[in-house]
Amino acid sequence: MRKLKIDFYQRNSVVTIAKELLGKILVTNWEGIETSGRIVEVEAYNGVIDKASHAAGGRRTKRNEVMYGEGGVSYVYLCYGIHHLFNVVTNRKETPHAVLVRALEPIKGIDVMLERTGKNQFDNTLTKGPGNVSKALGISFKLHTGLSLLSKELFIADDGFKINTKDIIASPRIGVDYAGEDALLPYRFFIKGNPFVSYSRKVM
DNA sequence: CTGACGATTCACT
DNA sequence: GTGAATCGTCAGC
Repeated sequence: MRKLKIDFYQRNSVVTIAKELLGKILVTNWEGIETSGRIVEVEAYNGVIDKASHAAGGRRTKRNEVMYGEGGVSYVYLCYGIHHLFNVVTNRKETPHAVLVRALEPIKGIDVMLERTGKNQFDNTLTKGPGNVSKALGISFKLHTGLSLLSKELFIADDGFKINTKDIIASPRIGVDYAGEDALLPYRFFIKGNPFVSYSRKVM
């Protein structure tokens, strides 16, 4: 199992990076407690030209500032006052690309995840959906946004797991209807048939 | 300073 | 299928 290097994150195509993140392992290790899961669903946010992105049209605020920095750090955002959404910032300085991790297949520390999410038993809702992913891994927007993905507390690793290209499905993103025509872009990628992939609630 | 709202989830009809 | 929860951020006054 090897940790992804900075070069992986700083390439130009956020869509390519998003696809390649499928099958990789996201690891958090806060205070000696390790939890990890295989990434099975992601969404790409293509910078200033993408109306669904927080950086649409070059919008730059205190909140999304980290997206304008170097790739390879996390961007965690609080949504609806309740949910922490975990993103990976990609590309180089001044290019606000990001990949939202929507779902994981739990690997390590499942008992800890159950405790964090307040669930009694393990099922496929544990890490299904971006809010649940952050909750299960103990990611908080206050503490962890801007944290490097090369640190020992938070990183993404490759264990050699390979996905057949035909098992990667592209579809429009979820919950971004406000983005007009950009809401239809096929920037959501997931692994076909994986039970942890969140289903599409909103019909196109 | 104030008001409106969101890259969602969950419980309930 | 519908609607509430809940609070930091942002735009506007």
